[in-house]
Amino acid sequence: MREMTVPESGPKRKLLDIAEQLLAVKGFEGVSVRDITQAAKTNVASVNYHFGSRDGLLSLVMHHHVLPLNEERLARLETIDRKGAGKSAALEEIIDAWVRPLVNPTRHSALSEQSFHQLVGRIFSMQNKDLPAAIHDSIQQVTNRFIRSFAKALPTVVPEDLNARFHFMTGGLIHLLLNPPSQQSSTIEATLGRFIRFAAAGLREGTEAEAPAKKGPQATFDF
Amino acid sequence: MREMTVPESGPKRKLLDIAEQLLAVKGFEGVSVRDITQAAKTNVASVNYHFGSRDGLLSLVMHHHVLPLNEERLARLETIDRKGAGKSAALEEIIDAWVRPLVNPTRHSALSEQSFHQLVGRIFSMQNKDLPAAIHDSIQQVTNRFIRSFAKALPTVVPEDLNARFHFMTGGLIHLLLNPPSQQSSTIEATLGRFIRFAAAGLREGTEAEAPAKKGPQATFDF
DNA sequence: AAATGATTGAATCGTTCGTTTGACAATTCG
DNA sequence: CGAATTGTCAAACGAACGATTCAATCATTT
Repeated sequence: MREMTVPESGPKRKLLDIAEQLLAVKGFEGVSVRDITQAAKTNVASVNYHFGSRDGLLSLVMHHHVLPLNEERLARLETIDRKGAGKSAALEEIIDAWVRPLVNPTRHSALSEQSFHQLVGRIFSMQNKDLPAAIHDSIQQVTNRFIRSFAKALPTVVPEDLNARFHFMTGGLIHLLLNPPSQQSSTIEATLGRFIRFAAAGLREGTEAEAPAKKGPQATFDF
Repeated sequence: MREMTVPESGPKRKLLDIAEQLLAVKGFEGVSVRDITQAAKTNVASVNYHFGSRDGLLSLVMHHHVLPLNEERLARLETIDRKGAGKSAALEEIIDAWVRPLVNPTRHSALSEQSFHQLVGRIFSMQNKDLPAAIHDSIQQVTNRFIRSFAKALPTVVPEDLNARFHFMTGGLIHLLLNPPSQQSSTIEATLGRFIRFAAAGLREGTEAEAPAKKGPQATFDF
């Protein structure tokens, strides 16, 4: 039967890797079929031959990143939920599950860390209308799942506030991915910790003394 | 002496207004000279005749927005500083001065509120290399001025933390401008208030009685 | 060796892009 | 008035784009 997977090597794989790299550097509208085929040292027709069209190739690249990222996000969230079964999860842990998969490169790409951040930032900053419907739906589903968890961890924050704060946080994350701090100024991990603390404080705003003292032991997190 | 200003009416003014509108809707790379001239009911050559080039026109549009916005930001900041002379300004007031000029449309454009937000969001989300140097420098200058004020208002936050938090906040602002909440769900003013409270809590993190020293999962290398 | 299917290389199509040109009208000014 | 400047317009330029075609080539299987 027809095999939709991509071989470990060969021209098809090369086109995907090159397209991935160029998409990260030049953006969706900035990369042309000729850019890709020249860098891959193939002919212009190869993209249309292997992927049907330019959009087919670029969509495939985005799928290859977004779907694993969404799975990773959900997996981490479920781990947290399972661990603190019944109890609502610690806010910082939920934020970590939301952010870290986009910051720690997956094994699904051969990109440098910086290019990975750029690519992921570009994808998640796209307006919904510019994203393939399947990708958009996948993201939306994971987003809703996380909002539910945040609501559980922040029961005193009304939905309207929570939704707004969640989007503020996500905007900060995207901006962080697209404008990485100079590497010599800070390690990624330190920046990630700063972001989580920033977002947690923002999400918690107004809930009691803003100190997590009320919810029992809470002895879990270090940044 | 020669006057570089643009007349109140006439084809030059019309091209600027149309370009402004299209730039907001379609983005820098999405708007063509033919789009502009067709909408303005002139001929293709008029852009190059009046503005030298496409970039000349679009840069002028950006200048016309960014410079007044920067002035407004600084003016509000100085007002705050003067009012609480000696005392460090209230954090929420500094954030307000940073955010509100980008949310409340200036008199310098005839754009709808939504288009104004899109345009400003697009400009301020541009990478430095894509912005005209003059605009970039102007923004950088104002940014540094604000960071100094934030540092004064948050003396216990070390510069590295403060800088990171400032960029998280700004990322949230840009994301807010580019992805406006549906109008029926919330008024602009309510969203602005939510943002300011969110950002203030994030910027303040750790400066109050709360001292969340915690240890955590830290599952860094799972692949 | 012959057959088969995958892949290439080269040429070309139709479009769109920013910019340029040169003819023409309108306005300004000596 | 007439010459000079200023503005407008249709037309065209050269380049780049995504896509398509088709014979030639390569690798693998029969």
